[in-house]
Amino acid sequence: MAKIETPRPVRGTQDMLGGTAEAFAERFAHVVATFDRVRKLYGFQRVEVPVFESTAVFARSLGESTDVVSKEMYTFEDRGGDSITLRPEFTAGISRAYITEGWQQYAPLKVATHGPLFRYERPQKGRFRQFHQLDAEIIGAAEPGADVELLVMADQLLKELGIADGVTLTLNTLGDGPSRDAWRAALIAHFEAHKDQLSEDSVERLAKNPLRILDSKDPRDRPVADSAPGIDAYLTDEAHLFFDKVTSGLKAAGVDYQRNDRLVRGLDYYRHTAFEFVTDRLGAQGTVLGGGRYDGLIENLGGPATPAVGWAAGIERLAMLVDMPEAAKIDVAVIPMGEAAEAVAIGIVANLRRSGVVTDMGFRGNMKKRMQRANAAGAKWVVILGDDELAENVAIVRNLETGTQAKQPIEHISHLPLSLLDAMPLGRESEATGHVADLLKGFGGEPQA
RNA sequence: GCGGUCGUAGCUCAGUUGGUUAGAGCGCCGGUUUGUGGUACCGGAGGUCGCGGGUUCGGAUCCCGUCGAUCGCCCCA
Repeated sequence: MAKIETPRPVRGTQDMLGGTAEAFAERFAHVVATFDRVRKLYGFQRVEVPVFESTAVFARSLGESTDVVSKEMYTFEDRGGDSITLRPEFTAGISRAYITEGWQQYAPLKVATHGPLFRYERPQKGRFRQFHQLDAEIIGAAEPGADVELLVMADQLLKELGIADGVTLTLNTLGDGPSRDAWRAALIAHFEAHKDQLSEDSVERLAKNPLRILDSKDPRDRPVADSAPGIDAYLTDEAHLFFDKVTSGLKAAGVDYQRNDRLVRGLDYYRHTAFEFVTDRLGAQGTVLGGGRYDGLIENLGGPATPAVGWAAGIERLAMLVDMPEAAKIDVAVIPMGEAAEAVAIGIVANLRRSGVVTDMGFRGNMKKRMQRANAAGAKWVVILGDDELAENVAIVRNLETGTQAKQPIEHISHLPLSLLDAMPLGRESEATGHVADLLKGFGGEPQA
């Protein structure tokens, strides 16, 4: 018979197993849990939006010429002939929902979400085809206070994850529409004048996305990029005032930042505040969290003119930076010897779990094997019962840390803390049982919380 | 789409200028201990050397192709 070939995982996807030495799954979950806690502190509502949308949602909002739209989207025709795209980012879908679901009635709306996103890219360190982001948006607030609140929340998130030390907030403004247009024209003039000194890539950028030359990594571009005009001279009074309020808000909140007037955003819809939290610990992928204001986007999608600001953070990238969380341990392993004991053990295990004790029982193995597994799982106690114990209606409660053990009535297990049961003196069952019975009265016979 | 590096046991890797039967650690199974873990000792199972072709008396090793992984470019979280 021909050997069955196992389908390989799709490039750029990953499988994460919890409870292992690497335990990326745990770190991933830790990032998500921390985000969920922090966003509640700031009053951001959880929002769910579809993983796929009509292609137009992304094509219109991101800009047809951006790389994401032109070559990185997972787009397919469904059975009804509609063009569908797996979401490459959150903002477009949330904006669409804001319009189509009538969420305008809740404006200003503070929402947060997280989940998988898809981009057809070459995978590398911190970059995947299915990747995951945290996302926070404030829709319907034109005030710089919204920008500040999002930035302060991002800062707190990174601090609570314990990675703020290696990560810095870099901040810029892209100005309002008129500022941005004037700056853009000045940049094009500058780069046109020095076109012969630019790298091939940047010559191409000049035609497609001239702002991008500013943060080019190519050393040949740096002199021209560094001497290019900053936006400050082109800011309108309004745009200037807006940025001042953002920076002074950050100072008031005690959030450190670095002004980087070479920082631009890749997607077309950004205005005013643009920011990235960057690190040098992730190879070529320095940005761990990025975002900005996108006042024109919802209008571009056919909605009312609506100011909005938001950010997204790569969960994998954050997870790679956080320290390994403490491995989850079990409280007690139950070890039955023989079929009669196993039947009773199933009941003990169920009772222990119902009373909130983390309990496990192996599916097979002799006692030695089961003891080894209990130990490897980090169990603090082991409950052993076989035919001898069954005959006496007791089980052995052994403390793996101290190596002491005592027989205890089965009905006491899960109704008294194991820490009390294992403290009973050895070899004096009757006395111990009496003592336990007294304790049981004190507990009113209630299961352990 | 382009470039660098790497594919050997379940995992992490060693394998000399090409030369007998491809090794180690961890993990797994069993034993020392017929019902007691962590430490230790003993034994065992497990490999189309990614795949295909070529050079050679002989290829894990050299060459070509291919697939995959990884890092970087582009772009982006």
